[in-house]
Amino acid sequence: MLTRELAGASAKPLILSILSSGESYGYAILQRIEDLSDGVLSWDDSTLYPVLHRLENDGLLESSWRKADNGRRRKYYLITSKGLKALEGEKKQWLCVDAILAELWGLQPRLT
Amino acid sequence: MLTRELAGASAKPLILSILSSGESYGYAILQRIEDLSDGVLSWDDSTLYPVLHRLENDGLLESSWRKADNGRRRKYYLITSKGLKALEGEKKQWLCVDAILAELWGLQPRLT
DNA sequence: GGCTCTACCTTGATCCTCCAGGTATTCATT
DNA sequence: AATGAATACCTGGAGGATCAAGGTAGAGCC
Repeated sequence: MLTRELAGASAKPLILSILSSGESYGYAILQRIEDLSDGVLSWDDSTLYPVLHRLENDGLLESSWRKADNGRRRKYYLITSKGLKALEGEKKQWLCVDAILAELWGLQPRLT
Repeated sequence: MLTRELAGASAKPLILSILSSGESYGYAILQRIEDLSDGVLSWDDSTLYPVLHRLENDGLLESSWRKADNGRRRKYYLITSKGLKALEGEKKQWLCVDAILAELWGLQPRLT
């Protein structure tokens, strides 16, 4: 598992990134993250939900309860334009820090 | 400036990385980080010192007061073998998260 | 003396993660 | 029809973290 700090830093960009390619809901986001990381990142759901609530409260996401084909109630989250802008900011910051660490570690810089 | 979360996540790997190439002291570490990031990351010293204390407390660093040529007292920090191991772990975790974000963002994977 | 730079530290407010609980529905198995 | 697993959401409280705002102190310059 990740350290508490890295989990905190990656939560927002990860969630916003996932939602930037289409709406989704809590449980599916958890699984998506688990898949993407081959099981390395496995968040507790009690970690995810408060983050979703906070992002919605900050106007970066919008939610709506809907009923899925399987009959279950789900709370779907959609990224807002404010959320897209925030994602750009998060991305910029991440790449900035990443570039510094990469230099310290002697890794090649990313080609953009 | 960085978000609180990203600052937190990058603090440990940044400090350990800087100290892995030789001992240093608080004030110089602050300047090194400022230099490396071209001023983008500018930590408050009240952020750095508690981190140094924590890392020392965890056995990742060792410190010693010494007098510099300019006559000032400085607290020099040296990374321990436990600290070097911790750095490896931090690095691994960072690269893992970075790889996931890079994929989501359509960036090229790092060549290692 | 007064100012700036160097150099370190602590306290308190505030925020965040995460463990440990809880609720509820669907579906498959016994 | 009862049990269990998977799906799907939520909250409270403990513990940890940053960070602003304060403090101490010596060196060098005018």
